[in-house]
Amino acid sequence: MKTGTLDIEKVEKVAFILKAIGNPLRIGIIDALRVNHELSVSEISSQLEAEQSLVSHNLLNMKLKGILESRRKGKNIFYRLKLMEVLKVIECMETCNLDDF
Amino acid sequence: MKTGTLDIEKVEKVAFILKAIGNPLRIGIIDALRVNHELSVSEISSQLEAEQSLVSHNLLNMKLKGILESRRKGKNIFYRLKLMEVLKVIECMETCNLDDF
DNA sequence: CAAATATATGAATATATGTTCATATATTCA
DNA sequence: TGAATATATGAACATATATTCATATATTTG
Repeated sequence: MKTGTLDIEKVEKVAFILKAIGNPLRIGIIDALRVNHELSVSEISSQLEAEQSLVSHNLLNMKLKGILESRRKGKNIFYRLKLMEVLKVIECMETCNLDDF
Repeated sequence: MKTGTLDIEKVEKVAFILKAIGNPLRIGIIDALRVNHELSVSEISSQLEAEQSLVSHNLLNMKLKGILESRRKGKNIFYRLKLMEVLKVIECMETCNLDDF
């Protein structure tokens, strides 16, 4: 596959990232981490009103893909953004008017 | 599900859009349409070196989702961007340095 | 050490997605 | 009208994804 301005590698990376975050729960997680910088799994679970296990799966998924990182602090594991570029995407979308979409 | 700054509806929309474009071929298509404004199916097929049918499926897919629109001109059908917001995302990602990702 | 708490793990499953192929449809033009 | 060209369609299939559930692991604290 060829492209317009972006080289293949970049297209692949961009697609990989957008696909990785293109899910309501994961957008919600990123949005939460955008505001709070660092949150534990249970904090995210309760904030987003989502199952612990589901949140954990998604956090690990994004960590595996290099989008998040984590550290343990006692019984908790705190996650935070690693790939700050996703912030730009979220903020970019946040400013969009998607009312008639 | 609750969120940080974004309301649920917006989170859903953003996720929907990112998921809809989060694919190498589709990013390639959008990138091509970003540069060329309007392209026929066969032009896209040859530019991206992808199967006609595959391209068609993806174009219709994005059209169905409100991201692209099309018009017929003779034997050709020309597609162009409809949801300009996706441009922002692509351009945003384009400026990112993803070398060490 | 045992109980409590927080998180991870993995199986199971339903559903979605990407892709190919063969074929249908629409349009032009000789 | 019939051949050529452009695009759409739909079946079939493999693979990926989202979600739930039960359970394992790690850590703290009594």
